[in-house]
Amino acid sequence: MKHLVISPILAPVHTPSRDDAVLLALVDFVTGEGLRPGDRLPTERVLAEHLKVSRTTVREALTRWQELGLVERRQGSGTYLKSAVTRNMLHVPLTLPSGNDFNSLMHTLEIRRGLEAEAAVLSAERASDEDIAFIEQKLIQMEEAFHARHGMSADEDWDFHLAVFRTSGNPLFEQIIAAMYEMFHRFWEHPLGVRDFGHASFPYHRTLFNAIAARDPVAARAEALKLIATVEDDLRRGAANLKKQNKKS
Amino acid sequence: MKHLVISPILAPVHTPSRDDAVLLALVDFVTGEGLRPGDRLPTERVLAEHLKVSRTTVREALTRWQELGLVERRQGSGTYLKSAVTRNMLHVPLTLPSGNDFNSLMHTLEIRRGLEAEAAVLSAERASDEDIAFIEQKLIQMEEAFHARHGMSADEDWDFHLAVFRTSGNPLFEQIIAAMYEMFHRFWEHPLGVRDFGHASFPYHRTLFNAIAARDPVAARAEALKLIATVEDDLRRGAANLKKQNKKS
DNA sequence: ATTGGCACAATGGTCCAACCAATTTAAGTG
DNA sequence: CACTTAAATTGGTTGGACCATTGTGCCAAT
Repeated sequence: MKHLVISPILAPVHTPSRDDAVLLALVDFVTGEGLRPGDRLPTERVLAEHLKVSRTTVREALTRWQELGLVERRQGSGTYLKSAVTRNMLHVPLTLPSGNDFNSLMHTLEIRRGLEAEAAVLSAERASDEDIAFIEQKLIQMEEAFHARHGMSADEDWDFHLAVFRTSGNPLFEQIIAAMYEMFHRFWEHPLGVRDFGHASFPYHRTLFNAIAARDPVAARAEALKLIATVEDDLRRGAANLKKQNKKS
Repeated sequence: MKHLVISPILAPVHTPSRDDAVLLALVDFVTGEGLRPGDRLPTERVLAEHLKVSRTTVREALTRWQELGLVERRQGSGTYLKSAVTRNMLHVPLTLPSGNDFNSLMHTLEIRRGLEAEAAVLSAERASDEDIAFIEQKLIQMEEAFHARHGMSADEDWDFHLAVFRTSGNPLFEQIIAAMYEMFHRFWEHPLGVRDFGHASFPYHRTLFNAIAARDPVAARAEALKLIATVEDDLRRGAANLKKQNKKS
């Protein structure tokens, strides 16, 4: 018996698994209730009872949300919303190979080079006056921290870059570069033994800000590239030091 | 009563959960056994018995891997490896609000713009003769597919770009842009109703290849940007069409 | 009034045993 | 050999129980 030719319009039947149904109901609940990040969700037992599914199923669904970073579970306390959730939200997990060798660290910088430059361009094109004031505030905080401790402060430095990404109007920049940043600082606070890592990048933060404030995309791109270039130089210098030490021993 | 100022060195303690232990053991098993994507993992019951944990715990761990796209579960058949897994892997769930509208699609292209240009530069700087022959092979396959069906073929097009990323010497490009690509094509094959999407980008594939083959990073960057620009134009055209249709109805 | 200790309830984490549903495999049947 | 059918396999779900951690309120000591 031959199969009939079926119109290709017929797509695979959408068989929503039980977890998906739970998650969908939970989205509606969160939006309907107007829950915001930090708020507590109903307990697993309550959810299971109301949704007429077993607690195990609820747990599997929440485990998925946890893996996506949408929710955080604290034993003895409850389950808390970690990020805003709406129905039309696309989640794509990104898995990156990481390492602490010179090449892997340089790879993260190559990604940053492309993305930070692009983000600077977009920020210069789109930033509102309030956005620019916001970036300047972060810049000043970073500069104050720099003078106070005579060196780069990782937190304030990151806050400044974050401000630029946020004003680019594209949330993906922040998420991807945050991953690069984490890979870079995952193992060492002083990568490869360089103590004043990032020191040379300091002046370019202000020049980058000036370019963005002047709504000059070309200049913003150039300054962002200079900034990354100094970090790459630091990294190469650290690799050279490491090589020298190995030769001695 | 005022709180004392605590040294910022104090970080939350690391409490490894049971799932993590299972996942770690599973990583070692996969690498030790040399399993490759497509291979079948042991059944949940077997894993539970060997790891001395309950099947529930194994299931929670596998659910997490499934959410990350590392593994695929088929009821009645088994659990299959979907992607290579190693110990040093960083998982970043990317979240893009409102997946199908014009702005979200454009956001993925903004990321591609920065990264494809950078990858083209690196490829032009580093590609060996064999690499260039490999890219050319993919280019020819794409061109043949184009002429055969009088339009862009998504698979061959992607293979060509993939070849460029791989010869850039940085595996991060492939991973990140693949995520952008998936976000873009998740819902519709013909974004926003544009039927010959990507048609205009065709000639720039060869000009990009020529620049890389000539070891000209500057030209390679320029051609990559032109290529993305045509896709962005297609997208804008699609958005305009959509707007017109909405006005009519 | 503040602090510290304590018991108790609430909540997520784990376990077990059974059954359901889809798939695969093998036996049976013409 | 082709097809059907039954059984075994495997992931999906359920209910109930218990453990580990956290939050809360009470109470005594200071």
